[in-house]
Amino acid sequence: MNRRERLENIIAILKKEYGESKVMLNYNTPFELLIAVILSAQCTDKRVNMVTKEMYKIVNTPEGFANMEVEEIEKLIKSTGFYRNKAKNIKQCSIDIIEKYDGKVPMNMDDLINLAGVGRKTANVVMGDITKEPEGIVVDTHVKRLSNRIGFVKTNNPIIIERELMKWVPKKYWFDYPNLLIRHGRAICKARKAECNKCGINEYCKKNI
DNA sequence: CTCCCGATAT
DNA sequence: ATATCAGGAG
Repeated sequence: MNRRERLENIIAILKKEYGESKVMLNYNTPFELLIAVILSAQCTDKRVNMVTKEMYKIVNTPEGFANMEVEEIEKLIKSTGFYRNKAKNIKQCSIDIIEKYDGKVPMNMDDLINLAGVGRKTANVVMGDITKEPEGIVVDTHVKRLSNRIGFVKTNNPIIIERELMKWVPKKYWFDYPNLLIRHGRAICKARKAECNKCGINEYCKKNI
C-alpha cells in the first residue's frame, strides 16, 4: 500500500471516529478565534476556553484590546503561560488590525503572519476554520508527532513538515488532515503514553508496516 | 538555537 | 521531579 492509500484510509477511519473537523477553541467572531489561537501556544485548548470565556465578557474586539494597558491584558491571560509575550502581541496585533485592515482580521497568509504573535500555524488554523480553505497545512505539536510516528515525515522541523506534506497530500485534505490528527493525538496517540491497543489506525502506522 | 511560562499529567 | 500543552520571535 502506498502512502496515498494509507492517507485515504487513515482519514476515513479518523473521520468516522471523531466526526466533523473543527477547532475545539470556543469563539463567536474571527477576531475571537485569532486571539484564542494566539493564546493556545504551549497551552491546552481547555485552559484557553476557560480564559476566553471570562475575558470576552470584558473585551472581545481589536478596539477593546488596543485601548488596554498591557498589564491589564497580562492579568486576564496569565494562566495560559507565556503571558508577557502574548499580552504584548495581542495589543500590537489589535492595533495593526485597526490601522492596516480597518478593524477586520485579514484572511490571507501574507497579511496574517505579519501580525504580532501570528505564525504559519496560527494563520492556517484561523483561515482553515473560517474559510475551510487553508493556504497551507497546520503543523502543531500533534501533527508533528503523529506524522513522524505514522511515517509520513522524518523531521521535527514544522516548516519542512508542512512543505513535504503539501507536496503530496491532496488539497481537499489540507483542513481535515491536521484536525483529525490533532484529535487522535490528544485522545489516543499521546506524546507521553500512546495507547496503541486502542488505536483505530494501528495497521497503517510505521511500526506495523 | 534560546527564551518565553503557568497548569496539568505522569 | 519532569514532560507536555493546537508556537512565535530574536
